[in-house]
Amino acid sequence: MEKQFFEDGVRTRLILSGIDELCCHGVRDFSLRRVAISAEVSCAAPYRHFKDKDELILEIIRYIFSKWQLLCREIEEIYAENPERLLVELAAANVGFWAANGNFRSVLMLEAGDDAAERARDEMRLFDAPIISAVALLASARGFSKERTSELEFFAASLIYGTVMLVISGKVSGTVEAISGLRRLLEKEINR
Amino acid sequence: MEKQFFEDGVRTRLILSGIDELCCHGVRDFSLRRVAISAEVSCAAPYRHFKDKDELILEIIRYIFSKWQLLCREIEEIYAENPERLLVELAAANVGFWAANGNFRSVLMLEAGDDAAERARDEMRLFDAPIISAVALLASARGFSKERTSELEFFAASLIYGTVMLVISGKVSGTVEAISGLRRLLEKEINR
DNA sequence: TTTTGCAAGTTAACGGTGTTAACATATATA
DNA sequence: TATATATGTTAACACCGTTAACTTGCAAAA
Repeated sequence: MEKQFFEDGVRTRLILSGIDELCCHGVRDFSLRRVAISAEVSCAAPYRHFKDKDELILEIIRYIFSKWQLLCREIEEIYAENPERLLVELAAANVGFWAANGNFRSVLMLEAGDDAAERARDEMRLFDAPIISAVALLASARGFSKERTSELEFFAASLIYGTVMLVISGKVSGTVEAISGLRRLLEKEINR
Repeated sequence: MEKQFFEDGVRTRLILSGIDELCCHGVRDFSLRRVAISAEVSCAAPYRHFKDKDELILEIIRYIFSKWQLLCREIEEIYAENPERLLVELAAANVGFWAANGNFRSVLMLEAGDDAAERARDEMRLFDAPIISAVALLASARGFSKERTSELEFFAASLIYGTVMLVISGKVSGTVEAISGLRRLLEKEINR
């Protein structure tokens, strides 16, 4: 029997119900009481496991980010010996990941001033880590200059983040087209 | 005497206090009662002017976007006869605008599912309109192909949006550096 | 001028929310 | 066996969005 990511308990049920709540009502209308009820527990019970509402949200963010990191690591393994494709596929997968799951989108939308976002700063910082390391790999394989490397870093991070946001906020209708557009631009920039 | 953007009245005071509230507490902890008190009016008074809380937020969004459009139009006038610089300066100004005013940032952070965001869809759609029209100007001046044009469109929109988000969420420390990086990338892409 | 109607303010109340205090209970440890 | 801690409960608090019912002042109609 494999070890589960989650042990079975109230804490787990709260997090899972919290993800549902995030999916259905978004961050702004996230109700801790509803989560408690949905987890079949009293309204005060969450406070035995989390300091406050924002800490539950933070835990959800951590969970989502761990899933995202798993995806990134998978891709890193698959394209380990092909840095160009690694970067491109990483970019495509990122857009796909955040665009696909509606319940995950809220995470990226937290405000900078938000308490939960503030406490999740460390997790958030990891957001572009896979991209940056992929760029580093590619740069050393191709012998890019330091300047060219940092330029590509900014290019990739900004373009990927921007595409994610464009897709999430509905400003670009087709996710598939956006991803293929991103692919093309990235490949062109790598091989210029 | 010039006509003011705002006439003097309770409605105006509510919007202005609302902007403060947005600045201090963000969208998630936006309290209509606090806004009413801050505008020196009873807690039910806002309902004489706005259907509900989200409609006040929507009005604030409209106000902020109108300021943003004013900025864009200024730049469009200044660089009317130089499409390349128009696009570049538009991009730089956009990043600067959203990065500078902390109280405006919340607007971009509204979730797609948010009621206020849903109602503000029309305003939001204008977000990349100046960029797209600048690209169109540049494309006709340079005789770009339709494909090249739409590629540049996506490139510019995504890169600008991404940079804004990177700066806002604090993933890039220096706004100035981000803007100059954006400038360089954009110029390079235009003249490739 | 008087009357009438409406716009825009008020207070008071409703149900829902985050959070805490006080209490209960089971389980692990001494 | 006694006790301490972890984890659940209920009840209460203050705050929030929203609405209903009431007041009031002003502008138009009579």
